[in-house]
Amino acid sequence: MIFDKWGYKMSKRNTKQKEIIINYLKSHKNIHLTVEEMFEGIKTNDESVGQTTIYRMINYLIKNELLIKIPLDNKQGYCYQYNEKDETCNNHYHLICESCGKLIHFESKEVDKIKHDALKEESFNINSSKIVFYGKCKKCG
Amino acid sequence: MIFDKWGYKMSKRNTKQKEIIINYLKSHKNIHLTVEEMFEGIKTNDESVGQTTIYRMINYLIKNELLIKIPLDNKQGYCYQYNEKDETCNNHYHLICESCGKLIHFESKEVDKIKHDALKEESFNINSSKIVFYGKCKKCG
DNA sequence: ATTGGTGCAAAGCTTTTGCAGTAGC
DNA sequence: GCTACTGCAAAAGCTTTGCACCAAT
Repeated sequence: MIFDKWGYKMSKRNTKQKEIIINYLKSHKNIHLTVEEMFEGIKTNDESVGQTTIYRMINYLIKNELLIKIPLDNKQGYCYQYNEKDETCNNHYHLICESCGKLIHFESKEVDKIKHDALKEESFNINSSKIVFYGKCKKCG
Repeated sequence: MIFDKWGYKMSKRNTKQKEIIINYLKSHKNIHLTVEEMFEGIKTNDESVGQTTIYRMINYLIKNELLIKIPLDNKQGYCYQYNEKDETCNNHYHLICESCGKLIHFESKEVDKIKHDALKEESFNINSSKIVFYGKCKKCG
């Protein structure tokens, strides 16, 4: 088995592009990212990485269980969530305003409790979550 | 609010095609189905339904929280899982096993607390929620 | 020097949309 | 009769692949 410098299997060479992508993801842990957001976020890092490479890295990281694919319900495509090993769950979720479309990221410890209950009552180990609340934001209230 | 004969909102007419699709799904509960499998399964029922209609029904059922979209990790596309609403859907969420696809319905008062926090901290009024946890069930551990 | 990795452009799939016809109410 | 629903074909959207070039070891 071959490991790269990040300790992930299946990669042989450590390239600039791979480093840029992993750095980007490391600074965007535990949040939902669309492929487009990755493109944009990485592009502004003044180094450019082709989208093919990003797609290839996504699949490589999914195989290595560092990236999780989450479906978007209202349209085709996915978002992805990066989390390093042993940081299996997060406490983050989304509030989406049905009027203006504003998306609010939100943290809560309640999610940890749900996670705990799931393990206790159903012996279920949660890796990732998709939690979206729809409603009205402050402004549109 | 308008309800169709299955009690789902947002549909006005009860067509033959819709009935065929829902009958098919009712006899394939809680398992993973690709769109292609649905096409094939429904086609062999000797009645034909266009793929556009199936796609439209899929999105309609997702909105009604009767169908859940699950990503395929090794290629693009999804599988879908049909499950009927339980009586109390306000504080309920889903656990989906990433290995075997088992879907577990779960109840929790924590969801109410999250709603309360969202209102308190962000002045956000939650109307509806979509909560799915992905992980490994007891058996697939 | 070898060959894995990259990036462009093209191909390949999957899903959505436009529109005319059909069928529920 | 009105208009929501259907289904074909076309369009759109997302992801993968072929291939020539580049760069890590």
